[in-house]
Amino acid sequence: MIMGQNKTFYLIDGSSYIYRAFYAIGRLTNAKGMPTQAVYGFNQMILKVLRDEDPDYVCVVFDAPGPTFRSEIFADYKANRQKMPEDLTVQIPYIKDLVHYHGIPQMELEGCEADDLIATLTRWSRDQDLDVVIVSADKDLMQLIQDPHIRQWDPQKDKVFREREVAERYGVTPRQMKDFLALMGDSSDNIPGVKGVGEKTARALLEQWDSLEEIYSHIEDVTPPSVRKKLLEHREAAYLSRKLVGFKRDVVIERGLADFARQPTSLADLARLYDELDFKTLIDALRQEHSDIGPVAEETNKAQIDNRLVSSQQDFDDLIVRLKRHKEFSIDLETTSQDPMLAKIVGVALCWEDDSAYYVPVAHEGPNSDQQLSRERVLRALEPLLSRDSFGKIGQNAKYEWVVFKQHGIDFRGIAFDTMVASYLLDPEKRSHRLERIAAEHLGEGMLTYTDLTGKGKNQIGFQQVDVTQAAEYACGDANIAWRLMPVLKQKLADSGLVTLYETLELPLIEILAGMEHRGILVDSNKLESLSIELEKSMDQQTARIYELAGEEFNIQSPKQLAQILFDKLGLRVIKKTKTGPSTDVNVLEQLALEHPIAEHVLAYRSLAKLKGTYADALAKLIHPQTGRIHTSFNQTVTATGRLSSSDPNLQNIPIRSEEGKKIREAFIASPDCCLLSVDYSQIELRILAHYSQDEHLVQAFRENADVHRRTAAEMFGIPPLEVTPEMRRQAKTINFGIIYGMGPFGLAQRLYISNTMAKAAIDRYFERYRGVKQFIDASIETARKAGYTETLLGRKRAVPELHSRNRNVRQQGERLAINTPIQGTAADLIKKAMIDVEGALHQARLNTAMLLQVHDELLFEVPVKELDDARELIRERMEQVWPLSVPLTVEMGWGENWAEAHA
DNA sequence: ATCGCAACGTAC
DNA sequence: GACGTACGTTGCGATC
Repeated sequence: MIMGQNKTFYLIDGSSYIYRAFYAIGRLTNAKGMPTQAVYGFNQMILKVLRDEDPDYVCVVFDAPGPTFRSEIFADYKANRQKMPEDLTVQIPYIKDLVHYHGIPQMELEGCEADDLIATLTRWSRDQDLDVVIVSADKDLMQLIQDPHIRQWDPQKDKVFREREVAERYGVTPRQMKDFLALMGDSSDNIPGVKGVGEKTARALLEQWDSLEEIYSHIEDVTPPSVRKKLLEHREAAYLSRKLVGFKRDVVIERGLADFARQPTSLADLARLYDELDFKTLIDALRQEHSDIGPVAEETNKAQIDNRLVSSQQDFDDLIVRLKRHKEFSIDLETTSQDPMLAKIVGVALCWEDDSAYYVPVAHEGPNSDQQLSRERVLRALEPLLSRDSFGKIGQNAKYEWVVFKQHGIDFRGIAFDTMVASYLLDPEKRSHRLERIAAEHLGEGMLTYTDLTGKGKNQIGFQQVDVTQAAEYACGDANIAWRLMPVLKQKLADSGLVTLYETLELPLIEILAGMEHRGILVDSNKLESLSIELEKSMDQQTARIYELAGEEFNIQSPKQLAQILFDKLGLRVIKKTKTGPSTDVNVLEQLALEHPIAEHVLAYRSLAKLKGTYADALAKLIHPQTGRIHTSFNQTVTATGRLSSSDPNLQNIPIRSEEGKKIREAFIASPDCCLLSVDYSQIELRILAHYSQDEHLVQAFRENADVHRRTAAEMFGIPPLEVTPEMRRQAKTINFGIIYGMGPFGLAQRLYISNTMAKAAIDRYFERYRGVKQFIDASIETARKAGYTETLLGRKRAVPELHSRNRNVRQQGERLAINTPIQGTAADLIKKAMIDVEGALHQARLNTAMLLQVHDELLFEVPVKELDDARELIRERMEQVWPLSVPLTVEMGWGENWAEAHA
């Protein structure tokens, strides 16, 4: 195969596809009655090229209007071609826009047809050693396929023509194609050809003689005589025809290769065009692929607002006076770091009206930074407004501002609206809730982005280096957008019935999370360090043994190299495959361990490496230099179900199950005179399932505070609970969790190492004993299917479009989401409310107990030892009474010097 | 050097 | 293809 070594240039025959699309598809119009089928068909072709081929270089080529050399040498060229129908003409500008929005260069040149440009560009590309794909269904172009680096492809029929395929289809070589066409003529272009000679005769002639010249120089040998006669009669027409079907190849290409590189798709523009033409399925598809396309905006232009730079004391005093007259304003801080614990304030943007915003630079160092007020002075003047609830603050991710202000000694109170959180509640599955995206979706406006100002990669500069004037424009834009988004988002929250959830749960939670992040958790860095050294030693031992067993050294951490050793060199069985090769995951290695000792050493190595790399070493790096504590980030706008997530570092996945892993937990310690108190909800998801399903057995089990897994085992095996063995209980536990996740027979079989048949029987048996659960599952799916979304106890919503998919797998995925989301999401709702209630009660009781972490069903507190009893009582009360369910909610508590002890 | 993806593994 | 929700590390190939 010769193709594929070089970069490839895709030359798309635009003109021919315009016609094909127009005539191939029946009449299609948008709501306003404008014909759209050519645009639609053209778009399908483009999508196919982009998706299937992902071209390096690409150009769509169109005929230029007006005469060409062909009409000069033959007045009747295309004379019988009708003028382009009006219905098609109106679609042309849309097609050209479409091509542009797809990021594809386009070209047309006066006096040239598309074919001439394609011929020229083909030669031009070959001169630069590019492979060429001519995207066309036109046989005229096949004369260009004269070397193995050129092929023609029709994306609609997905047919590729190389030399061989041309010969197969037409019985002539590409080189002969021109003569072939000249003999045949073409009535659609009014190319005369040799009258009376059609495809068959032409092929027969060219099979015998190589070219037109050859034919005529052997004209006396041509048989039958009738053909000879026709050839002689129309000799001139034949040669003229050949000129007409040939191409101009000397068009001057005034571009460089870079001009033909594919550009990024302009998603917003494309969506707008689809919208205008009512290509609804295309918009949906676009959304599926790029979740950050909002509804289509009328205009994506930036709003013009009056940005006012506040650099004098007088202007600033004036600003404060005016600000005080308003009871709500939006605020956006510009700082030196994305990490609020390290960030220093560089400037403050404020906005309280639609058409203007203010920027107060306080610590710029770059261009135009000669006139600015001091940070200290500005913050002290703003403090009374910032710390008072009566001034409502609007922000995008106000938690960030809270922590930054706290680091600057200011209590930031009265968060009245957070655009990021609002956007999240409206659609929790959006990939991004950045302000740019929210603005595009809900205001239809574009914005300056952070990286527009600071750049990225190694050339990135700190915000303090940004030109003050530019910074003002950017920061004012942010503050203004947040301000103007508030009423829009408020309305949408109201329309979706999300106001209570927003105001009573998510908004109050912001300050609590901010407090937890700012407080951090104390970590024993010495402990982490000695653990790391210990782990390293153990890893070295395993490494040596693994190399010995493998007979060579390799990178154990590379699944690819490991697979090569295990399966190629040692010849072990391939048990499971990944997309890229044989799998080497835990399940596989555990099975292989029965056959070869290397597997258990790899397993040991893996778990040691995980502990060292992901925990011991990584956590040590994130200890804050001043506080000696780890300040995770609790993300409120990430998960599809309403849970929080934690990052930098993720403190929600600290090991607990293995003995080795627990050592990591031992490094999380209490402050002096305090202990860590861990409080976790017992079986909260199963209790929620009991509450929702009202299943007789499940409800009863929880009301009697029984061991629910034991009960399930007893029900399943039809024996008294006391006779349940640990193995039976384990299996029942797996089923209980499986139900919550919507697990099928296959999944259960995998987990329990039993047959599919057995698993199926087990599930059937479960549903037989737990009728209410079965009904709940069916009803959940049905409700979600009808409503289009599923909902939690406190009214959190998640769309489940999968339930309407024609694809069975996707639909089943939707069914699992419809089961799991209300359960997982309700648990998330409840613990969030518990956090708010507990925080309020601790404050009320004047206790100094501080909430440090949330791990989905667990809250971790730092408690002064002398208030431990009070705190325990208060916390238990608030958590267990968080919401009245039809089964009791109970918590389990533990405390100690470190997190491992607290959990015991 | 930087980015993005795959594979893997930790938690609830 | 088959069990829900996350985040982070390493390797590795592509890209700049």
